[in-house]
Amino acid sequence: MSKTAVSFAFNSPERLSAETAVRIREVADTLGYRPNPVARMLTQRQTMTLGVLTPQALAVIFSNPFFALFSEGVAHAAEDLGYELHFISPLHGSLALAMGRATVDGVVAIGLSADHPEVGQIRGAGLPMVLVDSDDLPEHSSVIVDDEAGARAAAEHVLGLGHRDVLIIAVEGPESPTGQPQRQGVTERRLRGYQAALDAAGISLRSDHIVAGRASIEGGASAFQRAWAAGTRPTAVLAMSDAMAIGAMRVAREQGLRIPDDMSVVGFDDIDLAAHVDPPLTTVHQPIRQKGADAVRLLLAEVEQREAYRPEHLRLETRLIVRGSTGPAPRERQEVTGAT
Amino acid sequence: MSKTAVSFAFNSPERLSAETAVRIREVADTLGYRPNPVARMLTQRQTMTLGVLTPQALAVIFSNPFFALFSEGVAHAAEDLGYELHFISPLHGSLALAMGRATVDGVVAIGLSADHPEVGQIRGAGLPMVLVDSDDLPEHSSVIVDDEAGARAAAEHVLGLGHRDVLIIAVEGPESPTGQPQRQGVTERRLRGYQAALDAAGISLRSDHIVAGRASIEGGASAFQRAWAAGTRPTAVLAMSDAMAIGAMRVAREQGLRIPDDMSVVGFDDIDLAAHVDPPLTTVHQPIRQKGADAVRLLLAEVEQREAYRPEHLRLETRLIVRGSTGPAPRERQEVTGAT
DNA sequence: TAGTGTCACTAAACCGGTTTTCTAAACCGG
DNA sequence: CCGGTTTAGAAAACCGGTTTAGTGACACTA
Repeated sequence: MSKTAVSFAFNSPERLSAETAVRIREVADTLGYRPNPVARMLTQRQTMTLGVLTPQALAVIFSNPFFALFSEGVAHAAEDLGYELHFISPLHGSLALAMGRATVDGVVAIGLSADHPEVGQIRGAGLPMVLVDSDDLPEHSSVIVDDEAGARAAAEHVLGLGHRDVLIIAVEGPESPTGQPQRQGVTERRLRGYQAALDAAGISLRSDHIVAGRASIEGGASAFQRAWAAGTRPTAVLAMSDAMAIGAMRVAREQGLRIPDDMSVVGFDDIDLAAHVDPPLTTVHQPIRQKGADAVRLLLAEVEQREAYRPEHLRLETRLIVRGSTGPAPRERQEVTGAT
Repeated sequence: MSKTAVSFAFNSPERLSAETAVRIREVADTLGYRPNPVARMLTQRQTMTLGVLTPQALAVIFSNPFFALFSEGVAHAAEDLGYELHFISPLHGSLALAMGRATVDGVVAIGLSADHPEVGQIRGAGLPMVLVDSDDLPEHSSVIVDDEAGARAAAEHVLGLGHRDVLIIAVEGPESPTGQPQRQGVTERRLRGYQAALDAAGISLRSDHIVAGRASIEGGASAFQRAWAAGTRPTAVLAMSDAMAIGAMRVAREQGLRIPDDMSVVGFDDIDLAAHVDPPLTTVHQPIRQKGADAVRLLLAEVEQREAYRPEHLRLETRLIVRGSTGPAPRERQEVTGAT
């Protein structure tokens, strides 16, 4: 048998007599022969796999429940469309290197900002790419949520409850090469939202009332711990992720604080867990799964059209979900703060 | 320039005069040329990527915090060793199909049991593979934990606290094709452990005191809900995953139960979250991250040696961590149960 | 009985690299 | 100034498939 015949048997059996096709497949089975997927990719010039690109190491990414939810959305859409999933994260410290090795038809990049040191090389690969949580690169499609409005709503909520002394727990930028705290992308937008509400209420935010850490329970715990150790005694905490909010609540409880009586806490994301902690977390909801699914949808539109593709920019809504972790500011603190 | 020279410039610059090598790379840069990774894979006959195979859909897998932790371990090890990560889950319902498409050097299969309908085809691919949470296939390396001992310790703990009426919340088998509840692998082993302790205490377990659901918070919630609706009123719950235990606690609280006063709950896994819920969850610790890392280590040993590789079977320890979700059986119930 | 289609399959080119083998020029000692 | 070694780069084979363009056998038509 010629290899042509074998190829036909697998891909277009109608071009062979039914009998031969069956026979070839039988022989293939007994020989344990499988067409080499790499060779197939090479000739077809498509891999049927999608990449998920993350500037941070996968190990840190996976410790963030937000990412699990996002991946759920991506995975669901990809599976539906018959695509495999490949995770791309820095290899030996270089995202571009990992990108160069990755055999994918397109990439969903999460949190990749325009000022990432390797963004040029990454784009140089010439792969279709859609940005999530960033819309810095207008020539690429993007999916973001209205972080600023969400953050503003969160801040207005606690302000409305009488809080005047607010601690913000930010997500630290993806590995700051200079050691400088980076305030870009999501972090920057949310900070703007908080700030806007504070400004409108005539409250100034001291710079030591912003701390940052990793977007995980541990990260939130240690960030709050740090602020506490430095003597910060806020009546309300605005955290940029639910995981961090939960970590902060834990530490607060260890310090003897009751939530929400002694201190209010607001998260961001509305991960599944948020409703199940005690007290249930007041937070800003964002449609995380949908972000993943939409990103895949946009990406595939580009992959399939290629030429003549016009980038699309989606902005999804956020909304405040009030649960049990926020309450009126404590009386005495309210007065004390008012007097200062 | 011949393509040979280009290839040398990228892979073995020492075979070219320094000057030419630099010049080629410069030209490549300005032209935006990148070596096609698929073609490279084809000739080198290795992909530098590892597969993570899951019998369930990725979307359900990612909703299980256990998996995030496991992936963390896998990702960490893979990144260290310079491998990319590719997730393999059923495509159009077929794992074998997805496996056939996947371009990987080896596979970490999580929860793949010998009786999976496609296990033959999966193994037929002839890829190095290590099994996690299953040691059914002796010719493949495996990493498991001592589920039975862990489960037994959990059961003995609540028994020692005087509980006599125990509800078990099991993880349902990976999509039972027949509709039958499958009790295999992890579920089976843990069940054996619970049973052994119960037997030793002379307590018989009614079959309606075992319910099953997905290994997620929601899965645990609905499983407990179902049991509760059926009139089951246990004084202790043994859940096969922390996520399920947390879900059950939520529902129990909604029913007005105080934990641990009215009912004790024990989980399994010891995910990060377990220590942070209220009350902190008593659970069986297993080294999840390490399972992932060990699996990768074993897999790479096989990938690199190929011939002359002898499968290795690791069994890691579990241990009971007593926290706040378990306490003495309620007095009256103890008596009532004793009288029945 | 030659001409024309159709059918079932094969030969050869190609995908985009790597690697082995080869060649031509530069170098070198005697 | 000549034969032998290096050296720099090129030619060609190969990886394992897909795809296009044949080819030979057979049946059908005129």
